[in-house]
Amino acid sequence: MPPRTRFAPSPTGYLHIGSVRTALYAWLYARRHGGEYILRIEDTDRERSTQEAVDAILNGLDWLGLDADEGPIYQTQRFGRYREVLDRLLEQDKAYRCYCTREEIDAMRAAAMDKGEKPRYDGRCRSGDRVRGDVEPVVRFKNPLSGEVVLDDLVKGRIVFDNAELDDLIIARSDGTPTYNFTVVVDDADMRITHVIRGDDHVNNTPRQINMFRALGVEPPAYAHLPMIHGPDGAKLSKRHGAVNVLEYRAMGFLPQALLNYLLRLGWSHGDQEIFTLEEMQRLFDLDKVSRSAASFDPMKLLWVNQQHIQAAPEEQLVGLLRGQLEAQGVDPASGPPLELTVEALRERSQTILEMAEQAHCYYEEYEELDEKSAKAHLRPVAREVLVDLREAFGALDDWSESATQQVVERVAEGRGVKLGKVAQPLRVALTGRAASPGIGVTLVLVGKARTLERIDRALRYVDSRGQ
RNA sequence: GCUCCCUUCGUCUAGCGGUCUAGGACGCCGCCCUCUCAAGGCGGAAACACGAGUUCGAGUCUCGUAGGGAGCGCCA
Repeated sequence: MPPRTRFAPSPTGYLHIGSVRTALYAWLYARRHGGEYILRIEDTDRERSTQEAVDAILNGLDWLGLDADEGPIYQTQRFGRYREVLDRLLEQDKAYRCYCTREEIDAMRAAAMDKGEKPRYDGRCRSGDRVRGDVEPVVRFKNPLSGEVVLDDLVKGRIVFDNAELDDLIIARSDGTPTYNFTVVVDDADMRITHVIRGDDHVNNTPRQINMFRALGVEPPAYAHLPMIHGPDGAKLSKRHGAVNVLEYRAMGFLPQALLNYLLRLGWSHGDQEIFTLEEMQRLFDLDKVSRSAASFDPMKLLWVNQQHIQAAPEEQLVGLLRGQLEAQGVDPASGPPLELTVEALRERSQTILEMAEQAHCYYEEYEELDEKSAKAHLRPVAREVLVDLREAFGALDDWSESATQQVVERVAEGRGVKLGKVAQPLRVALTGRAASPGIGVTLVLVGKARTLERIDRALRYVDSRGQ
């Protein structure tokens, strides 16, 4: 039977980087085994769920290419169904109304803590004889009082829970709306989910959910609980550690396949392989290689993975991304060399598309000012005659190709009896405003003849002004 | 406090009783290449949390200790 997995975020904020890994694993597992992956929006908390959050989640998943076979399914659309199941449970005496007030519950918890026990509901309404009219009751699930629940987790192995440790959890609020632990069971059952892949902050909920499946007469799915992702300092991953919102990674110029690759490797391995194509991820992923311990998010390695993918990405993808990034920065991509050229020149020296765009600026518009350190080091009075030679030779050059321009630079160096670096570096600073760029021939092509001449003049003015 | 989980270089990890003087990757350091920056190549420093036990033999199995994490909501 092909597996059916699901990703079930609650729309109370942006799409978190940790959630994305969960989604990725669920998606990959379905793809790997020829199954289906379903997206379900868990919006039963109407106080906190927002449309903006739903959009952010949808946009994020769309950007990453984690396409769902079914959904998005909204839980708020299924209230009728939950009501139906709830009534059935009530009729079958597998759930009951609880008339305890919040004050009573609080006192109960405090007392349990005092006795050194786990704070839990003591089941005082379980027998159904505390009915009263002045309190809108909640509905609680009748958890078995004894015995144990065995969870054979696909990543953590066997975990045994004692039913005596579990209390009767609320499955419907006093306003009648269902709660998470109930809707998740009804949905996973109705949607015939075979593998629940989720964060391991849910392990402690699992035994109660399994009990509910049994109460419903449905075989529980298999579970795979993924360890958490921590920040570089080992603490819970938060904004302090950089972006946790996936959409920010798009803005920062990360490739979706790179982010996926990094997240995939954070907690899963395939021998020594670090870089995976989308195709390889789908072919190679499986739950048995998922690590059991929490991992720390390392932004430096993400950068490296992104760079690897930039080097491997199809040119069209990079051109599209660079165009978008330049436009976002107010630079007109049409006012310089073809983007293909720029991409090929910069892809090996860019860790992000944002970085690539910053390096590309000077090929599309005048650079603001010379980098001070670079100018001081290379635009010295001794460079003057070299720049003059270059100005003259370039002015007479018609074949503005990489090889032809490169030859001009070499000839000037020979003519003056200096090393290539003594010519290329001042020229590079003149052309780009800084001391680092692609090879000098490529840089000349990117800048173009007209701008080259202008910028050499500009550099000469700088040298002169400096000499005084 | 109670329940559950986790523990190999700083970080991600390989390791599924002998092949481990513990391998790879990021980062770091050095060298090479070189017109700069990258990329690439070569080399280096860097780890089995601790203690018992099982076994001829333990990073690998068991138990304890320590440390870390999660959960204990009319949140999901």
